Amino acid sequence: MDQSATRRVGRPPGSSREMLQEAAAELFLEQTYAKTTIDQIARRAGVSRNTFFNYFHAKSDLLWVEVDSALARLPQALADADADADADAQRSVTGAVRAAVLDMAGGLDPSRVPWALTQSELMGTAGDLAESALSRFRSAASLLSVFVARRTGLPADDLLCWSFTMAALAAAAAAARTWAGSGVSRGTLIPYVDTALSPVCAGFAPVLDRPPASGNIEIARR
Amino acid sequence: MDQSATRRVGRPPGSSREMLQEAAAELFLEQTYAKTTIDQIARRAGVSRNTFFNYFHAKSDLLWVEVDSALARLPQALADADADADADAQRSVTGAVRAAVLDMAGGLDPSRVPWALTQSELMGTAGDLAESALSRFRSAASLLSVFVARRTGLPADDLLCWSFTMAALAAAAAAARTWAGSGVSRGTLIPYVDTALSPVCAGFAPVLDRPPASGNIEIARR
DNA sequence: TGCAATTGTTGGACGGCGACCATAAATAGA
DNA sequence: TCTATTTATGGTCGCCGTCCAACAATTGCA
Repeated sequence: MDQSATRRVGRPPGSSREMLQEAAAELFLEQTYAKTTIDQIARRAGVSRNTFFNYFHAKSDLLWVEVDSALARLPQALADADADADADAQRSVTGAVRAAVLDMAGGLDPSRVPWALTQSELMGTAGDLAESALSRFRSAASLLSVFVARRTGLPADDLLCWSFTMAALAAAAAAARTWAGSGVSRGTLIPYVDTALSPVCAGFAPVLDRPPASGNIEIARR
Repeated sequence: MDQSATRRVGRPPGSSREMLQEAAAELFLEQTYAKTTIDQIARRAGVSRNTFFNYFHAKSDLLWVEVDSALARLPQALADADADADADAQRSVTGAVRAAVLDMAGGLDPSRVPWALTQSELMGTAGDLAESALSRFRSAASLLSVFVARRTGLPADDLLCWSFTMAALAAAAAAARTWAGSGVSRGTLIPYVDTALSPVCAGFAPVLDRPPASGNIEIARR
């Protein structure tokens, strides 16, 4: 698991990853994302086209570097929510999800807005942009839904679990969209996500949260 | 506007569209969607590859024919909701959206489940499948959001409008997913969408619906 | 009957993405 | 020095979606 210091065998990697990101950022500004080819990015970064695929699975990954690092916090945020729940048993499921998503939102730097959000506004549907977006949405949704299912005791494929997690993430995505569109005066993402997500949690709380003061562990099968 | 009977100039089209749909359906069953090429579909339908693009903009359009016809009902459903609202002034915005989305759900035949829903379950991320899915989501969301904005008086790009519409559609999508996965015993989509959508509407009702019994038309700017 | 206009169909070619494979370079340890 | 391991590179492949220049079929008009 520990592969931080020791792991110096084989050819050392070049400084390619950052070079590729910088080159891509320049090209996305000069021309748009759609009319930027992988060849151009790799050539400007001084590496081969195939080397690009050693660092990014697809061209669209370059749009989501900030989002991916924020999404990486989700498992830990959920684990923290679990720990808090152990100490504070009456914490609700919807509240835990809300806290985790807000924690995720805190991982986005207001000065480093992901390319995915700016470029999607600029040009309607950039093809693989949509695909990559839904890919992130899916992974986050599957993580959240298993958390919700375990907390509520509902089966993993229950309709309420899925509708809640997808609605919550969709609201968060809408918040991120308007946040990215709010010029330079935008602050943190957190208040945006908060106002978008709170109604969703409030709506699902009556049907998902177990009665707080009751020791009855029975789960209401819909 | 009336182009039903008269309009026979030029070479008449072949029976290609249905042939292409049938050929695609066969091939999607034999092999999956991902490993079916446009060449195969066109060849089995007896037409050329380019003819395929005369009837469908992309290969993924074949997955959404049923969904597209259901989505086509959305503008009319929203207009009906407006008409109902004129007669029944205290009808809420969230209620109108709920009615429109349920009307849309009624347009899906339980015996003709869209390929998009079955194939997406089968294989994780089929690439352009995700793209096409988000495309549908976007068009529906933009329609719904302008409706919500007009009804509430909020600006068109207001965060609450967008978060509500996206959350509602995400819940509906989750419902369609589990509906498609519920074997042959599934009935109509409507109850699925109802249980998934109701909490979302309930959560946003306090912040979107104008106070019913009050003559005060002022809109609360967030 | 012949001629244009319109519309559908076809072939060919192109650029681009992403996957694959074999091979060369660079480094650590034996 | 040799070997194992990891990164970098070149080349090829199938496919998608776009474009263009023809060709075919039908209608309307002269």
